[in-house]
Amino acid sequence: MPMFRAARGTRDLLPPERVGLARLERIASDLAARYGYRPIETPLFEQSAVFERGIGEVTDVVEKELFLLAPREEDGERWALRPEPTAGIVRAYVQHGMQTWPQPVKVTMTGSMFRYDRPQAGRFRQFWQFDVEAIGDPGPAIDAEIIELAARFYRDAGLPAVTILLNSIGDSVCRPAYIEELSAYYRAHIGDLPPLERARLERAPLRLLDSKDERVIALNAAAPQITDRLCDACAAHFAAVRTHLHAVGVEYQLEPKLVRGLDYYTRTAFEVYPAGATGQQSAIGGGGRYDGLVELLGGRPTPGIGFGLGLDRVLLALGTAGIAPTPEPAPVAVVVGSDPVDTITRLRIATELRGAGIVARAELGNRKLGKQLEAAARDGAHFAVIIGDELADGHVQLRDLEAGTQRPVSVSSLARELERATKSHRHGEAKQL
RNA sequence: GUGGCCUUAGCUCAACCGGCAGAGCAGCGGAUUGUGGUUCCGCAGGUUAUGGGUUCGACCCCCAUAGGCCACCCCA
Repeated sequence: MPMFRAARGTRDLLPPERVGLARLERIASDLAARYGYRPIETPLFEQSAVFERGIGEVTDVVEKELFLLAPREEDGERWALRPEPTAGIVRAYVQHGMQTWPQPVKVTMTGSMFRYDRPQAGRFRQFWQFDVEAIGDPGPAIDAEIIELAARFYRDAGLPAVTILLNSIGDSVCRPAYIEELSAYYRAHIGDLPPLERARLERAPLRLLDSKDERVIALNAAAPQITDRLCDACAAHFAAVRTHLHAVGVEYQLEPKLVRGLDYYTRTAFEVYPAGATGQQSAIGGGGRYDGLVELLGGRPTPGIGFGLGLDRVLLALGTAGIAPTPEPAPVAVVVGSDPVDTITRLRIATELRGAGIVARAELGNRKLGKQLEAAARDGAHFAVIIGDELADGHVQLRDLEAGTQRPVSVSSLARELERATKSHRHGEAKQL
């Protein structure tokens, strides 16, 4: 057993996996830029009150999943690693007076989030999320734009089919009355509720809607639905979101039982699942409107909407869908030399090639030539530069590792020759496809 | 946080009823020292997750701990 190992719920992303994540990060940042979202970065941790106030004291995320940091001083501030990006970004919006910026403020952030759950496949204590937030626009067009952005991300990432679940969960005008009506409904059938669900009824009645208990599912068939109880303003907003979504060709599925785990959501709420499976820890994205959050964190009343997606889970979904990650670009040249000690020449030539923009990996060990070529071939290199006796009159061998042919090339023209060879090599590949 | 299943080499897995821990892959080296992915040979890699217990004897049975996984909870 190793003396140390990565902490529970965390893991090392080794090169193949990290490369996949980097690819998703690139897709995400390209996408966000095209929609006019600019990068922002908030600290990995905040005063825990930011999350407690923002996300809600009685949510699972705050109650049992907050990754708390022990204060060093007796009366020190209480900190927590961020479990989601929105609260921190809204805190920054308020702190820096972004309400004086042109509205809406559209920002994007990609990075690690932390939740102190019990780990499982696809559920980690540290995970990677891509997030966009548009603060200062009441919608509904921006709601549709963000959902369309979300849909496009999965397409760009190569995930063929995803299911977007959409709902409106009302606002402070209509939701309290709905919750009251829903609670009353459950109380009227309290005899049919298992003890666990009875306890939840008092604390988070909305949660009963997505219960997996069969008796509750049966009850839910006749339960009042939020979408039938929206106030006029919320109903009009919801209808308009859907009209806009239709206009930009985004397909979605209405899910009146969709409730989100964070208190700050209002009106538009949505979640994304890989085609087929829903439930468990398979959600690969989610978001919604949070019109009260800015005020809650000390700012002026300001509407906002955001979307976050789990890059880990997208990677996982790509894997289970059997979609191969794009291969790493092959190095075009590996410098090998028969002289076991002439690392100076190898380094010099490799440096020169890299300066010319060529991917060059130098063999700096003293393995014999055969081993070096073997390693280069296995590495997927297309060409090898062989340094040998010809160096005396300024030449090296340029070997095509796939064709198995080689010819002497002067060191001074090596970069040029390689560039030309690489180009024709790519043409050859294109023809093969 | 609750319940259950699992843990043997870097990876995937063997090892009869409790009786000497093995293979494939990956890694490294060699096959008469300037030419490669195949092939052949070899080397290295283990306190059987960790700590206790039972036993003449434990990879195997029992307990605890850690980690992983599944379900719940909940989300990304």
